[in-house]
Amino acid sequence: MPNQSDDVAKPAQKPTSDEAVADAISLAIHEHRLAPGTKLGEEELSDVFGVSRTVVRAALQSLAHLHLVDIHRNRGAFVAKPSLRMAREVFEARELLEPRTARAAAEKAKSADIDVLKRHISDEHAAVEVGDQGRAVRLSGQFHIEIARIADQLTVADFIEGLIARSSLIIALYWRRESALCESFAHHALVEAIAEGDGQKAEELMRSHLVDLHSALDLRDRTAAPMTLKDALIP
Amino acid sequence: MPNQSDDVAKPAQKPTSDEAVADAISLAIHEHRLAPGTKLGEEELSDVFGVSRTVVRAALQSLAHLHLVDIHRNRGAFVAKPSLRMAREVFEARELLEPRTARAAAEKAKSADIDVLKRHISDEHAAVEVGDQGRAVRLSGQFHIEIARIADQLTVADFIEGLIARSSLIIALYWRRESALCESFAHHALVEAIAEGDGQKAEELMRSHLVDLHSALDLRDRTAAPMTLKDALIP
DNA sequence: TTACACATGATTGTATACAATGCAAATCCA
DNA sequence: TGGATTTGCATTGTATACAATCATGTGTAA
Repeated sequence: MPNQSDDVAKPAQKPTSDEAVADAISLAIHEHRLAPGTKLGEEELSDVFGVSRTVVRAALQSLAHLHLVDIHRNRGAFVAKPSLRMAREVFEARELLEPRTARAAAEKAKSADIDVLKRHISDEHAAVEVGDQGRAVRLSGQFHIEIARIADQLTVADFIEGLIARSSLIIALYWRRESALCESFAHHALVEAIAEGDGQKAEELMRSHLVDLHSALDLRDRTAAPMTLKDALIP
Repeated sequence: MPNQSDDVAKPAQKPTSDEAVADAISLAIHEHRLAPGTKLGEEELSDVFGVSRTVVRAALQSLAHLHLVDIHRNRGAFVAKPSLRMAREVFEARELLEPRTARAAAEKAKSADIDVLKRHISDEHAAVEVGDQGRAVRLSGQFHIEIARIADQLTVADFIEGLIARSSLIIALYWRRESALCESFAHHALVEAIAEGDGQKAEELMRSHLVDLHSALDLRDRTAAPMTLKDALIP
């Protein structure tokens, strides 16, 4: 099996070295092997990847544009640590953009697209079975990206891709384990609606799916109460 | 008057040199001094700005992320030339995002914000009077960015900022001179609605304003007809 | 004359060296 | 001992040198 799809289909085009580095770091962030706040030293990375600091810097700047890393002038790059506010905003933006995208996808999807989506779901399910949660989160995100791609609106798809990248970080920070509802079901229903070409239904399903996701995060504001050490430490 | 506003208020923070270069190029693009398709040679730019190619490259990559320049591997950077399709998509995205943003702005605006908006309008009007069309277009864009800032949703505001940057390019390419309706009026009405805190009205006004803008562009598909030189040249 | 191949020049991609900045530990003074 | 200051080190910011790649123009052969 020469071209089997372990991951999503490669766009066929050898990535430049800085893109390769950026992808590797991005993947590590998505799979939660790099925790938010981790320092990303240039020298260290250039040793790891066997390239010069020049290309590492390019990769880091690229990731900074996606809000996956924060670069502080003269202090270096760190894995981004989205604030509660940012977390909320990201999901609000997704709730604004993705339902309409799902509708468009339902109206434009070809049968080949449906197949791709179904394969995503089974991959996702497999990852959950194995217990590889990082991979599951990443595949779940790529499912959403795939829908945006099917909708065939590059501009909005770009936005969504960025939002999903950040969502992965947010999930790493704010996910509450109690509500471990397997979201494969929601994805499955979505694919059904898209396969039927039912735009209305796809839009609704996507909206409720995102609301579920949003509410599965612990985005309550915890910073207000403990203003002082005394308040925080003496009950 | 020490702190008079020729431009928008500076965010107070010395920009790094690559940001300075990026801003200068961006400004030139926004004011249509650099036409779409123009080659941006690294050596040439490093001479112009008196910096090394290193910082020029960083600036160009930054602009590429905003879709203001296209970078072709081993061939260099060029001022982006948005396709008809991209042009349509950008305005569709704006019509999706900005009306809701205008509503949020109306609900959150403080009196200081209103003042800023009004000053934007008068600056814009002044530029039109002088006949500095490039500056007028840029200020018009910054008016929209200011509204997004007032709405206080950084994530969406970022998207809008990028969309407006591209809009300027699109206007340079596809504006049809006949429909030179001065859009200051639309902006003025918007500020009124925002000042009154009338979110509903602001949303509607923004929507119709964007539709007007969109329809003032010549986004008809002209590529279909003249497939051959003969068809194009012999009437 | 046209088409193709090759050589040459110009431009970008990458690596490395040096300068500037920030952080932290050590020092000095009260 | 406490605090401010200085000094040293580690890291980032910038410049430059070299390698790789692409575009252009020339020459030769069909």
